[in-house]
Amino acid sequence: MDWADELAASVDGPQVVNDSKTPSGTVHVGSLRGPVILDVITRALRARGLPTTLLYGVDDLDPMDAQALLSPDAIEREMGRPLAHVPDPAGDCHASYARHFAGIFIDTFAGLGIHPDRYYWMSDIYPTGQMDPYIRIALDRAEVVRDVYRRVANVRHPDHWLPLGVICPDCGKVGTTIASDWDGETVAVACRPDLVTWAVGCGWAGRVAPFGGAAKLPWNLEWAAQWSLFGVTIEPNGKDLATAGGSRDRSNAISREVYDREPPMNFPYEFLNIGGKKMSTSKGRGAAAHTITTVVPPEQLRFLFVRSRPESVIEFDPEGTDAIPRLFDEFDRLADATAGKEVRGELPSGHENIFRFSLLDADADVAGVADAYRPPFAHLALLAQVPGVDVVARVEAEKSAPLSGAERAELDTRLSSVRRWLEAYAPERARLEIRRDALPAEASTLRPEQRGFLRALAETARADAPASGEQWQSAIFAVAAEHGIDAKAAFNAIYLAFLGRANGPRAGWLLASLEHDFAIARLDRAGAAAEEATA
RNA sequence: GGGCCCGUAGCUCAGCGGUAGAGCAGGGGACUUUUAAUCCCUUGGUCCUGGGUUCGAAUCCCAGCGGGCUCACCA
Repeated sequence: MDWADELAASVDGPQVVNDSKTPSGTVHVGSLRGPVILDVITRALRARGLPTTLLYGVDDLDPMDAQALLSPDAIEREMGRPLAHVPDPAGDCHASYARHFAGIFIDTFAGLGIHPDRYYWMSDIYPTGQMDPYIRIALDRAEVVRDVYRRVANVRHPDHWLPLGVICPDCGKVGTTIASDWDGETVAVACRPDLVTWAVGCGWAGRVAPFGGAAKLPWNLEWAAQWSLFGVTIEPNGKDLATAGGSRDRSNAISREVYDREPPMNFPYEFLNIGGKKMSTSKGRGAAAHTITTVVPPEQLRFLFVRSRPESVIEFDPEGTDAIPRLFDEFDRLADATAGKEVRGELPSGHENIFRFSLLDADADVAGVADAYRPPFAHLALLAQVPGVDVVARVEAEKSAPLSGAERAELDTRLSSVRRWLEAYAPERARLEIRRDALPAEASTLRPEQRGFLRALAETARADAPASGEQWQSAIFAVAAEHGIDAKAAFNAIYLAFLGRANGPRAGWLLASLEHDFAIARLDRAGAAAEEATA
């Protein structure tokens, strides 16, 4: 993990890091990779002592082109209008469709320790007139723009075509208008029913002065204009934009040839795939960004993105796998290594950086944070499934010391992750189920001495009912010793009798969580001879 | 059709010119109270294929093959 420092080392002077997003709908987890990379780059630049500004923009004047979240009657009316002018489909707290979806996405940033110095909304920027000079230049140099499209992207626009998206004064759509005949103050506009397939224009025609928010630049020009307006020096982007003749190429050329400015340093990054496929919230593959944070806490989510090289696809498949527990385990391993503890196995290069950049607080005392006690995820997943267990007490016993405030908070975070994981993602083998209805078929594999042990344990418990997990646990060890079978076989017998599996959570607490009569009856039943038990 | 990325152990990946690595999974063992914990040991690779450069290639170059994303409409 040296990419951020290498990037930081390759530049000098003040830096402006920028990214922007079109809020056309629910944003999935993969889209958080960009903001995390942006933040890590910013931290690396600042660590080098370079004054750095982090900007994050919302391109909310872009036309609405996704109808999935609109009601049928809204489709005809809203498709093609600027996202900032489309009503919030949830009809709740936000001023617009764009504010709703961008808001949900952006709200996750702070929770991830990402704190842009400034958020900007293009629907706010245009009305101020700040974009007007760039609109004017684009119109004056329309010939150059058309040439760039032709040369770089092999897109041939008609000679009268102007790089401008006027918001129709009549129907308010921006995706359906075509502008021509720039006279230095106004353009001729036609709102066409058939300009694009996904939206229908109203047919209005007339002249418009395209300033102060009456019009927007097409995306490739808007991007280049943002670079000039904000003085952007570094702008990473997803690899979808990085293709030859794609958005970045066009905007780079426009920046140079139309706005006379060298474009910012590029830094393409790959996506996050689910099961070898691109995430797609519309296809039900992959979780929405704001949902995944309920099961993968912020530090682990940052870790997921930070530990991989940006140019590598990340394969992440949390459904029915132990991908999430492993993510925690690896995080904990790097934490231990950073704290100077012995860890097993090799460490990835730059592992201290990986850990540091995974932390929410850029100025955290890294060594101190790393040293905290972190209960293993899989272990918590067991504890959480046994009723009546005092998880905090168990974890403190394992740490052999009381938890600090931060450790206690971390435990709570992990417990809530664990519960969400068990609900929504965990594989069957991670779930415990007490076989209440009948003796599990697997219990037929019990050996005679194990059956004897179970009967004896039932007898002991009947005579003197264990009142706690502790007492059950003692009874198990004591009876096992009397019977001359080792602890492993004893536990194995209990797990088979109650869970139908060879292992499980601490058996004493498991038994203590059950009704006393049921526990004893089951012990007797499982302890009965094989032929009886299967009868 | 064009572009980019990736193909290394069952899975996820590191290594990116000098004797093939890690985690997890699998196998074996230790453990009278953390029993899916912890500790020890261990199986497992034509490093996608074929050429080339080199004293030496998983690593660099070329060509294939496979996978993914993307552009050629808009953003």
